[in-house]
Amino acid sequence: MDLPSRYNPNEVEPKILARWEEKGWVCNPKSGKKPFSIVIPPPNITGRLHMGHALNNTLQDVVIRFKRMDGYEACWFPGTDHAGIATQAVVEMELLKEGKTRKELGREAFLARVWQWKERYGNEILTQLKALGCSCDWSRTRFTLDPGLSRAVRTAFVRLYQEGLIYRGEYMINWCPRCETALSDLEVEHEEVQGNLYFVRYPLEEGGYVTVATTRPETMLGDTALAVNPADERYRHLIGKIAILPVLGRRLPIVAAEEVDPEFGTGVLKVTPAHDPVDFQIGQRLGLPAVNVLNGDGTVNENGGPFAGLDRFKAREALVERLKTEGFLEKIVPYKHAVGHCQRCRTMVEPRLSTQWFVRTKPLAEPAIQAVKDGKIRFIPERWTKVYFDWLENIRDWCISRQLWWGHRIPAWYGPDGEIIVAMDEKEAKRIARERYGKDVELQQDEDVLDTWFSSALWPFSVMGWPDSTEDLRTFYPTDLLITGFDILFFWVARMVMMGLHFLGEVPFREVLITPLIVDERGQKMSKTRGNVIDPMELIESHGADALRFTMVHISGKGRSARFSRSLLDESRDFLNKIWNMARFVLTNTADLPADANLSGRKLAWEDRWILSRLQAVISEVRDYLERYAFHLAAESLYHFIWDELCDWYLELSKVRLYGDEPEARRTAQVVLRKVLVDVVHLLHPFMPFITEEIGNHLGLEVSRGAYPKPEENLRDPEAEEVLSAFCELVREIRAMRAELGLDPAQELELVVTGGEKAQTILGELGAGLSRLARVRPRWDPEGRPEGPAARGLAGDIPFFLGLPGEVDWSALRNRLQRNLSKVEEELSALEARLNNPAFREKASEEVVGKTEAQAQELRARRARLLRFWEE
RNA sequence: GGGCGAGUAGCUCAGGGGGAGAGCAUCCGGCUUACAUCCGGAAGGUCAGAGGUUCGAAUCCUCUCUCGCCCA
Repeated sequence: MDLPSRYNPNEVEPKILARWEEKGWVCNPKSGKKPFSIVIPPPNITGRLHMGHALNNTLQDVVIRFKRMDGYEACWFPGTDHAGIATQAVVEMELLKEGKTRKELGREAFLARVWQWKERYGNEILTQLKALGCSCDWSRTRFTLDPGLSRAVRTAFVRLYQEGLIYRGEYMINWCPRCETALSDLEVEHEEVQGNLYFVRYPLEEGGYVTVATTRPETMLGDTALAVNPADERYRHLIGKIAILPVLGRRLPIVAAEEVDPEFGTGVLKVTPAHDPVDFQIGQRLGLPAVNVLNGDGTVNENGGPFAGLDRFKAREALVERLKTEGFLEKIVPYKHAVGHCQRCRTMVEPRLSTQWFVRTKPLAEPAIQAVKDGKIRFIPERWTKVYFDWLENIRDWCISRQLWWGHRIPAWYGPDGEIIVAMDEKEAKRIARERYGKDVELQQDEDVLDTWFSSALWPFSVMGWPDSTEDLRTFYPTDLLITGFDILFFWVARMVMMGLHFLGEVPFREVLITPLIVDERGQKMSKTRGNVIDPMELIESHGADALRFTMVHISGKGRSARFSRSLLDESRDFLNKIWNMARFVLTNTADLPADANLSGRKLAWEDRWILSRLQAVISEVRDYLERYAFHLAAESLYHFIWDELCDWYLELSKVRLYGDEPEARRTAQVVLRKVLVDVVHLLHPFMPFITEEIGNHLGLEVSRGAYPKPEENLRDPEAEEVLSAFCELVREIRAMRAELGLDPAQELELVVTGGEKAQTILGELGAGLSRLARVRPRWDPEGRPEGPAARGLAGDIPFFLGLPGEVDWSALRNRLQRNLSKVEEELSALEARLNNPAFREKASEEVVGKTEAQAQELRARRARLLRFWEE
């Protein structure tokens, strides 16, 4: 066997990937195995893999591989999301470079262009997920605009409409003047900006004026009233009077409205029902006209008089200038306030009165709340439950229409009289129209498309073929687990719950694992503007997917954010290299071991019993952590076992027999080494699938389809653990003395151990190991001591003499002894203080008291020995 | 304004009622036939602060401070 001494993922990963690609991970709903399913949070077709995806999908793959190995029919449904606004924007940008606009192209040609783009680039992210090692069932890959999923969307829309849960109407919505579309509340991000508060005088018809404060003076053009709080003494006399809108001269009634905050500005509110949610509410109630003054692109429309055609911000300047010259402007005060921005393009959004489609969310939210209260869905970490409740309990109707072309076109048609017909398709719409009008009429389909999240909300069942009743649905719905980031808890998670419960009567998933957000090493969010974005593909190229995955798992235990750093990635790479070399050592040293060789009938050495016992403990620990989704703890447990126990101790000890001249003993070591290696690569596989598969190949195994190890209780061996722990302690003590005395680490020293039975065991059966690991010539002799100069030492409760090559720095030895002594005394006095407290003996559990007493006893013995050394 | 999270070694973090831990960095010593992406050794902490519960608190409770985030 010729294996390189450095693990090279670039050689191994593509090879393994090709093999997986060939065989696939196709699930069989009829296998009879217990099903376990996950749907992927579908990445955008515009996107490339980012660190969030890397984290999220690594964790999903860890779970799915674990479950698959543990005997489940584990199915991971992959796919992509059409991402309306984002994709349309990308293609529009491309057109712009060619000097074209989508409007020039026309709807059909433009859509053809987007599809073309999608075919070309839209699946790149899936290739990247494969490179990360994701073992999705790629044969089940779906796209939100696939015919099947589109039918699911239309079905959902039609049903909700028929049930009165979707309606169309003119309401205040958020408008992005750059994207030229309506947005839902969630797509608006509020940001503090430094603006101004403009104090404007509105003349009163009867003479005099009132002053109104506003942050958006240009909306004055749409004012249709002024309002004051009815409880506000200052203005009560004005109610019912008329004010005159500066510049335009419109007559504005002064009305009373509870909504007005007397503390804000002057306490007088200008009412602009077409451009502010509160004003809209007041306007609705009092029957005030709504005057829309903005075009879709954010310019002032014909209602803006002299300002028509100007962009909203230019119009603001011009209007303020005009107010100033005409004496209406009282003052301008700098003012910080939160302003809505388009999540997609950061443009300031405009509240705007507009006719849109909405989902009536309250009736859907209620069961979604109840399901979580009933424990049908569990959030991990649990604290997200509250966030989920808060949002659903205060939910507002969801604006689902978008003035875009790329997306699911709204399945609504309008008759000649404007009557709405909602149907699955045009044919059905025509049929309904014929019934309604008694003849064939011209129908006009709604121009708009649906919010992308509307289709995402159906994802957990649309990917399984809903509305048809499919084998997949029956087997894999509800899914078992959803792994996603908290940033889409409302956008996606809550909405899936609402839709799943509504359409299937069952939750879409039983558990939701919320992952932290990846931030850079300084703790800052990764963003293009900050320039601190790290491309995971670049990391895969430099360190391999396994190293990236292991790093992701390592940092995944954090609360809300997980700090990524390249040094952690280096650590993971080092660990992989360690594993590789461990495997290389085992493989080369067991090359002559028959494939069927096993433990039965073999006389195990202490170290065999120890490592096998420790292995069982690790197996059950790792299983337990995986079940609890505490991936980082599972990874840490494996890291520690492999590096600090298997490599540092067992491998070194095994060399005694491997390189020795007793064939049977050698064989036993080989068998144990191979068994441990086989279990270890299986344990590690979900975390680092490539390297473990590769090592498995050398063992003649297909690890990815193997069984996850289960603890073998008969291999647990507390006695061996105790012996080895004493052995290691002794080796460490000798090494430490050597280092502190500055002795040549290569020089063999004489060792006389004077302890009891345990010491005798260690000196006997583990003597060769002791000699190898501590570089000593050991001898057990309760009465003896080395000939020449020697130092006394104490390892646990085993006293020993270490022969010295000559005179040494005795003060170093004395210092060491002194240090050990004061440490013991410190610990002992703490324990004794506890034991001398009657309340402790009375109230602490018997077990704790007993343990404490035993510890104290041990320390007293240790102290006595050290004191004796001191005297000598 | 309401809520959430974090604060533990120089750095990054794990732990979450009963002996303060890891990795990196630092210092000392080593190319010992799996691995220098390595091996051996050492040093380093008032677990943010105050109070409380408890026989016992880094851990549970209350408050304060600092940082980050979400919602309004």
